[in-house]
Amino acid sequence: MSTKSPRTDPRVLRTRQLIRNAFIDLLQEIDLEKITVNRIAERATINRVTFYLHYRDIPDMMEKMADDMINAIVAIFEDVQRQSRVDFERFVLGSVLEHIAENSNFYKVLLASKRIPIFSDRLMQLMVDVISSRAENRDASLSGSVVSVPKDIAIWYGSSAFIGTIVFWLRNDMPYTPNFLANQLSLLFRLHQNTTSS
Amino acid sequence: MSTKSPRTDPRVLRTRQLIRNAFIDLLQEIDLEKITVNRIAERATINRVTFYLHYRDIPDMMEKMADDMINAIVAIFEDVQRQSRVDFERFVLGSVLEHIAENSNFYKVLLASKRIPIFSDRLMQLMVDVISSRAENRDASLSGSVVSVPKDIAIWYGSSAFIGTIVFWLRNDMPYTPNFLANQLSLLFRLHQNTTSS
DNA sequence: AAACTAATAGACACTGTGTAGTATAATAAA
DNA sequence: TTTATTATACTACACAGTGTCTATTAGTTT
Repeated sequence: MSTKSPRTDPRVLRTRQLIRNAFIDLLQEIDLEKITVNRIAERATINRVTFYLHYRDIPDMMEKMADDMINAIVAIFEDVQRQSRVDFERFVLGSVLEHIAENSNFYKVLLASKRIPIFSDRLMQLMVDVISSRAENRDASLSGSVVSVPKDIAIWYGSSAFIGTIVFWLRNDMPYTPNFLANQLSLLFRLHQNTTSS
Repeated sequence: MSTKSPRTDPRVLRTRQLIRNAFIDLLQEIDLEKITVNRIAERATINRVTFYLHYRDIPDMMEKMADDMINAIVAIFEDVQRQSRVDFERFVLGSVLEHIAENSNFYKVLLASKRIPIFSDRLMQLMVDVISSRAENRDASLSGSVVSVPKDIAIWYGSSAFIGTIVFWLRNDMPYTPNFLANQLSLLFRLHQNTTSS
C-alpha cells in the first residue's frame, strides 16, 4: 500500500506489515479500546519493544496507517487524471470504489467499523478539498440557479453524503458493484451541485 | 438532560452530573485516549471508586450519555409531532438544531470533536430510521420519477448528508442560525428525496 | 570480510484498572 | 426525631499495560 523511494530495509517492511495485519486481525475480534501494544506484538509475533521502534503509541500507528490510506487514494486520483478527461467524476469515483472493494478487508475494518473515526475523518477532509477545488473551477461558468445554498453548506452536505454512503456500503458488505454505486452517487450529487451561491 | 420518573436519590444525580461535566471538561483539554477514570474522578471531585458505582468503565459511561442524548432528541421529535402537522420536516429540523445550539457546549465536544464516533453513530441510526419510515409512508403516492436510485442508497446518502452537515456546522462554531440551516438542509434534501426506486 | 542497523530479551518505574472491606455521611421513611 | 437505608469516601490489593533502558543477537548492505 506504500513503498518508500530510498529502498527500505526489508526487515522494517516485514515488521510493519506484521503489525498492520495483527492490528486489523485484532480489530475483527475485539474493540479498539481493548487492543494493547502487548496484544499487537503477541499477534504479530514480534517483540513488544520493536513496536516502539516504529510507532510512538497506538494512536500514532493509526495516524500513519491513515496517511498510507490517503496516499493510496490520492495516487488513484492522479492516475485517473493522467489518463482521461471526459466524465472525470464518475470515472475517478468508480476507480476509488474498486480500489476499496479490492482491499475490502482493510477498509471494512478501518473505515466502516465503529469507534475508529480517524480514517473516515481523513477521507472526509480529502473529499472536502476535492469538491471545494472543483467547485471553484466551475464557479465562473455558472450563475443564477433557481435555488441558492451557501457554498460551504453544499460542500459539507455533499462530502458527508459521499463518505457516509461509502461507509454504509461497506458495512452492508458491498451489495452493489463499485461502478453501479459510483453511477448512483454521481447522479445524486449532480442534483444539488448546481445550487450553490458564492 | 434526563430525569428518571421514580425520584432518584439527589446524591446520584449530583454525582452523575459531576462526572458528566468533568468528562466534557477534560475532552476540551486532552484526547479521549488520555482520559482515565482517575482523571475523571479527580476533576469531578469524587472518589475513583464512586465512578464504578455508576459505570462499568469509560466506554459504558459514553454509551449511557449517548442514550441520554438520543432520548432528548426523540423527545423533541414527539413534542413537535404533537403540535403541528404542516411543514413537519423543516419545523422538526429547526427545533432539533435549536436544541443543539442551546446545548452547544455538550454537542460540540461529544458530537463534533474527533475520535468519539459513538454519539454521531447513534444520531445517524436515528436519522436512518426516521427517513426510512417517512419514505415508506410516501411510497405509494409517488411513482415514475425521471431517475431512480435504490432506496437504501438514497437513505444512506441523505442520512449521512444531514448528520455530516450538522457536525461540520458545529465544528465551524455554528456560522448560521439553526433555522437558516434547517431551511437549506430541507431544500437540498428535497432535491433528491423523490428519486428513489423501490 | 567488516560496518550498520533491526529485532530480541530482560528489567525497571510508573500509571491505570477493577474490586475488595470498612467507615461515614446524606437521604428517606417511621 | 429517631431509625433504616443507601450513596459515597477511604484504604488497600493484585494485576495489566506503558514507555524506556541496556545488552545481545541476527539480518542487511557495501
